[in-house]
Amino acid sequence: MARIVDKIQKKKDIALACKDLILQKGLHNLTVAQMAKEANIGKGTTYEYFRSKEEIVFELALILMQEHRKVLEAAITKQTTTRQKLKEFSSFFYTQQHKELREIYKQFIALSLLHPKTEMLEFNATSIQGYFDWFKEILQEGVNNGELRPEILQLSSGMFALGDGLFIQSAVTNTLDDLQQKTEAYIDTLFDIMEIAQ
Amino acid sequence: MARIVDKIQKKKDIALACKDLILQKGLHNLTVAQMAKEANIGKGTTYEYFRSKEEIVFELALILMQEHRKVLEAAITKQTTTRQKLKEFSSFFYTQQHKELREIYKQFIALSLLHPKTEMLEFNATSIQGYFDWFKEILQEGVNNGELRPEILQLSSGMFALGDGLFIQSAVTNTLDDLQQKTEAYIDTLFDIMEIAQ
Amino acid sequence: MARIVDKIQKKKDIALACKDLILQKGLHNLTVAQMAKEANIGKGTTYEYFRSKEEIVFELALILMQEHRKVLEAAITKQTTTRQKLKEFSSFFYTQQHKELREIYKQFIALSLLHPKTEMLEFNATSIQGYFDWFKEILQEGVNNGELRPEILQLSSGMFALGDGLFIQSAVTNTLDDLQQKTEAYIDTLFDIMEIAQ
Amino acid sequence: MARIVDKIQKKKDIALACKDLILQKGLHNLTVAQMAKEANIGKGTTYEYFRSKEEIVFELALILMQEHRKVLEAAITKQTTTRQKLKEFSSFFYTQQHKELREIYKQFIALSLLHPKTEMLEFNATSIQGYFDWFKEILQEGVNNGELRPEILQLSSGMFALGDGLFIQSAVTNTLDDLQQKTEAYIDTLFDIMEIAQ
DNA sequence: TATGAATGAGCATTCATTCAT
DNA sequence: CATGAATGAATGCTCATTCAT
Repeated sequence: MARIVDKIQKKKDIALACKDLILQKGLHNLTVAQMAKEANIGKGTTYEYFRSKEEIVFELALILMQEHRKVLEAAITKQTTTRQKLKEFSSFFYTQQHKELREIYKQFIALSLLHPKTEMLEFNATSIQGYFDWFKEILQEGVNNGELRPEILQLSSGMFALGDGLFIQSAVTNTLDDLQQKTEAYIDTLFDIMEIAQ
Repeated sequence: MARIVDKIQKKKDIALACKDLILQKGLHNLTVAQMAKEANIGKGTTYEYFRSKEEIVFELALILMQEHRKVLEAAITKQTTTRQKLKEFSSFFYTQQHKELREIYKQFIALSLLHPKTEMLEFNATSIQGYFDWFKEILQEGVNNGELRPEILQLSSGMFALGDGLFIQSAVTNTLDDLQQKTEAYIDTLFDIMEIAQ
Repeated sequence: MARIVDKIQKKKDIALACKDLILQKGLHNLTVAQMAKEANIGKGTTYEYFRSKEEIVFELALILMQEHRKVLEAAITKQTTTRQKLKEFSSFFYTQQHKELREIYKQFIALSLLHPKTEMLEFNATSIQGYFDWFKEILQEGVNNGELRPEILQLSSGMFALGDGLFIQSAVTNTLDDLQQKTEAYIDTLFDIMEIAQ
Repeated sequence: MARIVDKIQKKKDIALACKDLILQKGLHNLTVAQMAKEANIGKGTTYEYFRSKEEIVFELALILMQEHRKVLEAAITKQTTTRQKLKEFSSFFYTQQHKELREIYKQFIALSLLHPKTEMLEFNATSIQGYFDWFKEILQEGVNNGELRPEILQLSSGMFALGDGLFIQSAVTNTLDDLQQKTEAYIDTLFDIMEIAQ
């Protein structure tokens, strides 16, 4: 048992050791040799823990997502209105705090579009679904509270996708400037319409 | 004197000749040799018309976009309501008809995320901006007509991004099924709210 | 006849038009396209006048050598002592004035060592022999004058080669500094010994 | 643990394995693939031991120079007079025995003239300086012995360069025939003059 | 005579992965 | 468990030369 735990832990350690490198240079600009060196292990050892170079990013993404989830949960709990909760939720796409995970996310999207392998697509599907379920929960709560008109639930897919859309558009055009402004303006406008006067 | 060649036309011809290959295998899985062969020209000739391998896809994208634009313009003109116009506009993301351009678009996004080169980012920015301006025009008309509440203009960025967002999400999770349904549902819901009763 | 003369002249013109380009970048860093452009002719036209890219340098070398010969002859004639004449002769290897021809010479040596083609080797042999004959003549005169001990004639090959030797050594080690000083010191020392007191 | 390999020795082995190929065809006519095959290693392995294709020739030159140095030292020691020592020294330029190193030397000169890269120029400078220091030592000894007039030291640069000069001249004109005769005649003539009667 | 469109051989280097130790 | 030596597939681009016009 101990050995297995060790192995799991070491896998995490290796992925985490490569974090900065991956974030800075991007997986495709990295060699296994560099990553192994960064993690203070031999090149061959990498393959004792990961089946491929890409799997290291998977592991790292998993770790960062778990972290992000915790942080996000705490932050959202603190918010009282649904409007604020959604803004907090969307902050993933622009705050400095989530820059790292965002960078990984970009790499995931790119790799998934370029080499659509089942493994990765499933990973994405699960991750996105997880976030989406959460997103819907927040909206549902808002409706249940009497805070929002129920029609908003029909917009949930769209609202959820919007973050990705703005994010990708800004990434592929190198104009990340007003992402926050745009996102929040959208939420505000929509909520101004959809909120039920109390 | 030397042979006279319509360089501009030949450039198009070459790009078009490579279309199927690019759509099937993706630029990054293609060699210049393969493309040259497909276009029945020598490898070196490629570089008489394109400065780099990537430029071939640029040309192709340009051609397909111009085509798409024409088709879309015609289709949109036929629609009488803004709601229908926007649905037509969004059809890019799911109809069989635009599959080819969509495939190119995916490749552009992936490459831009992976190797953000100025050249490509600028190309993206111009293309996206062009479509966005058009999108806003349609909305503006709807407002001018007295068809829509003016607040909808504040949602334009978000609405425009939404298509991309849903598209990317479905692409990276391999679930393109209900893209049309989701998109149209969103538009319908929003318009039900934003339309001014006549 | 006129046509032939024209052709000869145009050949010279082309070579001369490429002079600066060849001297600056070296033949191997130049494309035929660049040279043709520089000479304001079509790429194909180059091959109406020269059988190969390398032949352009031949032509240029020939022109510059003829020029150099004239200049050198005039300069040597002005000198009264053999010692001074030889110094003048050697000046080819270091004065600013002959830099251009020297640059060509270097390229000739390199190409000859790398691709020893009969054509080029013969060209070299003729050129070098021409200069050597002249060199010996100068020495012979000095002996005939009673200025020098006749044994010096036995050193002629060596003395003549010395210039090349120092030149090459400095070129391949990037230390051209004291070439003049070294060369003149050698001549002075030797002449101090070999001159007959008058 | 991984295989243990004497990297230094293997580097030598690879360079030596390529010796004949390099001497026959010249570095610039060789592909890395050919050399790797000749050395019975994979193409990639080459780059485990050498940073570039050129570095292989550097290594080879170093090995041959060390060998040459030993042989030359032994041969020179056997000679009693400075005249004989210098003839032995000069034998590099014409004896069959040193043909291989001479071939490498030619390639070095050509490449240095054509693509003067710091790395190579420095290598040349060090090598040539090493031989020149040795050359001067021999002359100095001759002077110290009372064998030679001290003025000869002032001719050292020139005498040393002369070998190169004759060598290059013969190489670029394809007339290596009387190199030995010319060189020895020069030495004899000069020594007849510069030797102090005992 | 003049042109320039067309050509395709040629090549160093990188790097993920394997496997002998 | 750990290693790192060995591997070889994979590829965009240049450019001298030809030849149809």
